[in-house]
Amino acid sequence: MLYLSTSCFKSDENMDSRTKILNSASELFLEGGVSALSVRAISKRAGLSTIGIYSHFQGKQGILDALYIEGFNMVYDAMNVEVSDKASLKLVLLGCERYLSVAVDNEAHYRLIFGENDAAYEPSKEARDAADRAFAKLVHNTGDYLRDAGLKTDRFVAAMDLWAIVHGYVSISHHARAKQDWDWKAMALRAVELHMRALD
Amino acid sequence: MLYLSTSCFKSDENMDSRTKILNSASELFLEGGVSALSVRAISKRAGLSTIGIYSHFQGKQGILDALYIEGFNMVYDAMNVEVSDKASLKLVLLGCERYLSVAVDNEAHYRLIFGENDAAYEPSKEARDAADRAFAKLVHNTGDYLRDAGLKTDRFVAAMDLWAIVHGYVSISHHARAKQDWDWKAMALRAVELHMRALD
DNA sequence: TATTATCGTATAACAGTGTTATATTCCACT
DNA sequence: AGTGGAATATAACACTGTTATACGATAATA
Repeated sequence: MLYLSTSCFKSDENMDSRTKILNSASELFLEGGVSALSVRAISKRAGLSTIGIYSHFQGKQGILDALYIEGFNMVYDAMNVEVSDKASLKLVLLGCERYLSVAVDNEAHYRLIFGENDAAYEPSKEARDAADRAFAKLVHNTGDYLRDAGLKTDRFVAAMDLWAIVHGYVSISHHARAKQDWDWKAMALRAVELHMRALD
Repeated sequence: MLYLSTSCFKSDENMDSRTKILNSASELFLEGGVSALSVRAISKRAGLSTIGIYSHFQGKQGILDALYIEGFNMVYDAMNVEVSDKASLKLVLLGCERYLSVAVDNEAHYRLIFGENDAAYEPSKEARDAADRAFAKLVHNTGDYLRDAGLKTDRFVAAMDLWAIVHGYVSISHHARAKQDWDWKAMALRAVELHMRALD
């Protein structure tokens, strides 16, 4: 512990610039989406030189990776709910509702993790792992429901249906032609429940 | 007719450069998606100067607009099917199947029209109209089915469910983490049929 | 303690992007 | 033939991501 503390402190000193950069990136990202994320803008707001983004991260790829992971972790956390009730449909629906909240409240993150970004960006292994973790969580939740309800539909298939509906609604609501005054969350949740009850 | 022919010919002469640009843009777009679409690359392939893209189109925005409209027109055409059979579910399913084919065969167009592109692009009024036309077609088809089946679900709601499922599957299949060897079309069609039959 | 090495940082540059101001060519019409 | 106007080319501007070089401070070593 104490042996490591020195090197930890050294890491923390470096972290200072690291977190400064990451915070600046997050702010710009939330303000103006991925198009507002330029290396110079990030470094300017962080009060550092552009080179810091290449020493602390792997350039812009590293910044996008960090935000990508953050986004998928939010999706994971949204679905990582425990319900005392034994009826697992509630678990699934609550997970979807929280998923939808994340997508609405963090539109920039959501757009980033679902490919609506700079075409040059390719998620790293760590980022892909975060994505897989989130999907595995959804499959797990769905599997619980199917088992409790005594349904024989494959849980991967059911989970894909679920994700397609929820993500489909989110993606359409993000589209330029989407009516802004619709209650997309309610629409999506109704569709999910209808679909879940139709499984056999 | 003949009166217009002269101006038409003049238009055609202009069209030469216009179509040359558009063809070059389409080629590059199909080859490498939106990231391969640079003003200089387009003009180079067209054998013209960059300025032509600003005189014939409104810069890159105009190029993207043309491809956006092309994309939504393909979606519209996909759903614009006539079925002799009175059972309109076939109409809906066939429309979805053709929609899915368009999305699979023209991934670049599909990504463009659904926001997975350069964040700077904002579709023009003409482009937005093309999008609205496609959605209206889907609502129309869905409405036919609901009427024939004697269902009282709102046709906008049903159409949104339909679109969310189909687009959701397409979007997920385009995602970096999507398994490449899955039959996404079959998955989506099964989900659509299941969902349609669950409506009341 | 003095020196060396290393790491983080800044400056400046390179190659690319969309866009546009200026200049030039070319063609149609009077 | 000459003039007007449209299409084009050249070059530049402001921006992007990235990197080579140089500088400085801090840590480890002789």
